[in-house]
Amino acid sequence: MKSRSRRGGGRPTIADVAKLAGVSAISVSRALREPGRVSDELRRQIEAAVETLGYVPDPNARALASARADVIGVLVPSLTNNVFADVVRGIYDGLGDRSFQIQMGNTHYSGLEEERLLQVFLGQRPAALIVSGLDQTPAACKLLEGAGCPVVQIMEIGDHPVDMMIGFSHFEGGRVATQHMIDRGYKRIGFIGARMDPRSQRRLAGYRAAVEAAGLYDPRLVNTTPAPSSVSLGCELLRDTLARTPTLDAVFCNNDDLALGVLFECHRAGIEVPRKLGICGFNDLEMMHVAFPSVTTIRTHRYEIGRRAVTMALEKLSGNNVEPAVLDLGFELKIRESTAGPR
Amino acid sequence: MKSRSRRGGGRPTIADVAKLAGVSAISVSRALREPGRVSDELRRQIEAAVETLGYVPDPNARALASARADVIGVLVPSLTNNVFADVVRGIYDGLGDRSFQIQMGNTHYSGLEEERLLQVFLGQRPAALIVSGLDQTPAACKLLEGAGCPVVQIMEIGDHPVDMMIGFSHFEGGRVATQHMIDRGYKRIGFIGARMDPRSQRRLAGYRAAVEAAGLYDPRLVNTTPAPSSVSLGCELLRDTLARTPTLDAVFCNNDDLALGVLFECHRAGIEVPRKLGICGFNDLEMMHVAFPSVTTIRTHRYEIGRRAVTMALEKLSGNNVEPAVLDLGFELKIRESTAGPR
DNA sequence: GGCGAATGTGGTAGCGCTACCATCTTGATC
DNA sequence: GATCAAGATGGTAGCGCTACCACATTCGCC
Repeated sequence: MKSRSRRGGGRPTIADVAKLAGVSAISVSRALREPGRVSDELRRQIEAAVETLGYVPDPNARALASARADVIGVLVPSLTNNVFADVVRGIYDGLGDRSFQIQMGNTHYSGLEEERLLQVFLGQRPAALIVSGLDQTPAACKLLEGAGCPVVQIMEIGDHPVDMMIGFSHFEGGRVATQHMIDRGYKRIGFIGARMDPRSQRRLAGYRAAVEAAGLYDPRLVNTTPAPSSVSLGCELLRDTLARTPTLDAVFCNNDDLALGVLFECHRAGIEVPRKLGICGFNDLEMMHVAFPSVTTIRTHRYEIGRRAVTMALEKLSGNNVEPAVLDLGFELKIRESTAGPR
Repeated sequence: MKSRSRRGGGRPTIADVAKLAGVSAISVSRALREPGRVSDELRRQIEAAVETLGYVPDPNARALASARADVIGVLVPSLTNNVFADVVRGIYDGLGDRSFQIQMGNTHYSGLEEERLLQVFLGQRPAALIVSGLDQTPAACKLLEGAGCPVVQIMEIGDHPVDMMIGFSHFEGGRVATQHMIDRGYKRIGFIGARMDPRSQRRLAGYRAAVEAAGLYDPRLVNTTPAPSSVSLGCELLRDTLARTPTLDAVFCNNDDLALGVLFECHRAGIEVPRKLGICGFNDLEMMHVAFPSVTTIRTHRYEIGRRAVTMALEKLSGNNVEPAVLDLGFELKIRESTAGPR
């Protein structure tokens, strides 16, 4: 009665299971982690003992002994954002019933905060890391490279993954959306953007490439703010842009929140959509196809990005090579009523 | 050179810090956890050693030795939901710079899944637990009562908290919203609801109490579905309800997603809001006040619920008694254009 | 039939940290 | 000046698990 459960609170340990099953502790450990490596009989005995005792392995002891925690660290720039909510949902679903824990960190779009969180996360020796974007600071890159675990950069694609990457081209998304409005005959196509994180910047670059190629570029039509995105901000940005350039006949909105705000503002101001003003959003939130009029937008595969980021990481973790290391999930232009064309 | 960092990967340990600072390991441990209990000089020496070595405590070893992990388990019924996204944001912010980890679990509105996750979470001996609602299964209640850590039930209030509670009355919210529409002169007020989890049920009960008291109750005006809520579902439910009861002159929507769908459907069908149809939502998502027309709704303090749930838990964790154990954060009726009254 | 490989199992020794108790100092109290 | 309390520090012994190596057994193969 000396050593028995003095501090641990009396939960059954692996030693209790081993004693009951009449085997050694290490065999119990193996039977639980790699069932294929013990004999069927041993496994059955151990499973029975686990059942009767209600044994639950202690993840902390496991992590300490194996120097590796069953934790997947996830770094997102925002928790407010609908976009990342979908990604996170995909991540949880991608786990299936694998017994990993998600450890989420919110970088608030700050490289320094990302570094800090990365350091905290690495302190736990995570099984894998999922980070957003590809604009990590040099210090963060070093940390990721030395992480000693699979790393997946999500939401974007580029040529130099730290390890693996899954996402799509924001530049192309911006370009395709803008080109669509050009094709529909809009001439004075504006850009409305909030937050202007690196991905927003690349969408803007895509917009600019398209309007410049068509000879329609006018810097006065670009209206951005570092403020976080919201529907009401969409209203404000439209009012502001129209005040400066009343000839505006279409807007490419950096995301669907802004597009919705623009739509509401048009209703309020009596601006006819799509005849007087074309609207195109980005992301394809669920509501865009039932809005009135329905809103053209770029559908991005956010859920799928999260889900597959996890499966890629787990695949690599189990020793298999993951090809390709950079996975482009693309996007779809969803053409709807809001860009039917000017009068 | 035998025992030194054989498995640990070469990270500095508390022993390395102790050696460098010329003190014992336990003093380092104390200096880090309870700085007030060591002398200033000792603390300075240790801090310097920590700095030079870049020492980061191993949370797993700490959890194992102390039988308590710096983890707060959070159980939410959905990750898709805007409502819980705000709560989660509040939870993260409530943490401030306290070094706790959030461990999130998604119950998918299932009591059984909640039990399972609770068991997994308790396996880590969390520092605190935050769970949604007050309709836990009896087994889940047992687990919570025996958790040996602070427990906060969020989103709702009731008379029998497991430990602590923070939220508001959904019944009252439903009643007040409905009463408002009655006061504005609407006579055929419908209820549209999706998912119909316990909180939705109580909002419905509040609706019913109000219309019954006014002698306006008609079961044909209540249209609910177990399907998950969405904007497009709001469109469908309105169409369906109008087909069944064309005299409908107002709807109380179970949440803002549905309300937005109803609004869009009205635009599409040419139904004048608020004259032909009054609309009231629930939650006050950001977009509701800029929608056209702006939508009356019940503002709920979701962010604040998350934030204060954490502070309550941490307060109790540090030994202080938390009064009151049941905290009603209330709600606000935000009166806007969509319920200005019938013609 | 002997050899190495493959397979299954167990013993030992920690992983890095903290609970617990012991010890030592200091200052206050009578 | 002896006694005690309070505060500061250290030593020891694990927390529950797994890495590593050792050992036993079986099997295939020339």
